[in-house]
Amino acid sequence: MPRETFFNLPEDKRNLVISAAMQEFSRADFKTASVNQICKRSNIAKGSFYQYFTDKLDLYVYIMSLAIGEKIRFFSDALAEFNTLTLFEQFRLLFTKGMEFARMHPLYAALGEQFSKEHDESAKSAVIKAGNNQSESLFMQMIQNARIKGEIDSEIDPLAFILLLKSLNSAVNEYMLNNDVNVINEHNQEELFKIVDSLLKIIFNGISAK
Amino acid sequence: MPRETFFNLPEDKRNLVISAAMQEFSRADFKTASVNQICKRSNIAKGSFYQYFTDKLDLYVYIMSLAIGEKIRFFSDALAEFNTLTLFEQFRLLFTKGMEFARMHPLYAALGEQFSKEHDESAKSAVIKAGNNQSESLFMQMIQNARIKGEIDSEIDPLAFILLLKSLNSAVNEYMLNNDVNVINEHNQEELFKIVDSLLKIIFNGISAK
DNA sequence: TGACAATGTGACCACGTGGTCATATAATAT
DNA sequence: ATATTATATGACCACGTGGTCACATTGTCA
Repeated sequence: MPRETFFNLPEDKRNLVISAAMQEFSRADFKTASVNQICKRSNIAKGSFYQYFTDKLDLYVYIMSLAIGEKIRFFSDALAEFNTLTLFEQFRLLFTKGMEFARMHPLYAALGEQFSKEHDESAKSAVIKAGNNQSESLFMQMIQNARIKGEIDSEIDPLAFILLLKSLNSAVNEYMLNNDVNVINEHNQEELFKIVDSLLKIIFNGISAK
Repeated sequence: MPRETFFNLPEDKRNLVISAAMQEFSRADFKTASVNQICKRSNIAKGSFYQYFTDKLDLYVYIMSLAIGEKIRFFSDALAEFNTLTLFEQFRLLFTKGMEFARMHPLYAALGEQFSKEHDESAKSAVIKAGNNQSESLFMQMIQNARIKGEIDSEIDPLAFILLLKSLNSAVNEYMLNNDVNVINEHNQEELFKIVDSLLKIIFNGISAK
């Protein structure tokens, strides 16, 4: 965690540092990301940086925990009405919410995508320890519930299903990031929703001719 | 392409350089990968390296094209008998062949996985220009054929389907790399085949209760 | 005002990087 | 044996890195 000095900073300055760090960590992986660049971009001296944070990892974990928190807050509304929805609707909501999140917070989404590719094991485990892994358990819970309600075939391997969902989630994320999400328009949006529906249709009904 | 000097090298030495480069490029992305390390590991001087290759990118593209070539050669047998198989069997063969490839050539598989995460645009486009993109077009062809044969629902969006297959392929790859493929045993193998079958079953029949 | 603590600063360090080049060695041809 | 060409070498360069530290500046009490 950042030192007290950092939290004593005027809000503007603190946010500037956070924003610069997010830009940097969404641009490059942990090793490549540059403390010097973060300092330059937020107009603080190198020495100040190391007064706020013990080291680069300290900042990295902090930034990631901020992003995770934001995402959880963003999804919590959707999760509230989950009980009233079918599994199909639940996943549809989850995907569309995910797309909305990526559109509204492209920086956070880029951070997540960057993290999923992170090589540095110490950085990875430090972030995970700081609180993650909730998406997998959420998926698992959804599947269990749907099973009880008799919505899905009992022969489906839940692990395979989760593997499929996770890889899809990452693919959609990447797609959103590569096709500049900021210039998204109604036409793009329509198209994206169509793809999501197509995907979900495949997942629920399969591709076999009836 | 490497200079003539490189191809004049005795085979042992040349292979040592190639092997060292593959190790390095499978370990780290283009920017992080170290020419110094490659030199050390293959017992050649820095100066020699730059007599063999114009720069790091030159070596990178060469190594990747070797890996791509190896993979194509490996798959060509499977592709030959494609006409006699159903789409399900085709994909099953493709996945199992992919797993076999990753098991037999973990270094090549790691290179591919590393490349799929590559950030450096110049490195990426240089490799692609050197001949890639065949997997996507292969998938597309398979789907078209199956459509004609009436094996898949005509309402399936081929693009969504390909997105799904590509993300799955990458997920399986990653899974194989993380769970040390070298110590694979019959038990693991059995389990992997089961997961692949589960995945394909979902894709073909969907998860909905019948 | 003076004393003391908190915070800001950037020159500096050791290190690793990709790439260069003058020089040494080996191989070949005359 | 001599001249010429191909190859091997590692010290060296400029640069960017994460991190340190002696010192300057500011804020806060008495």
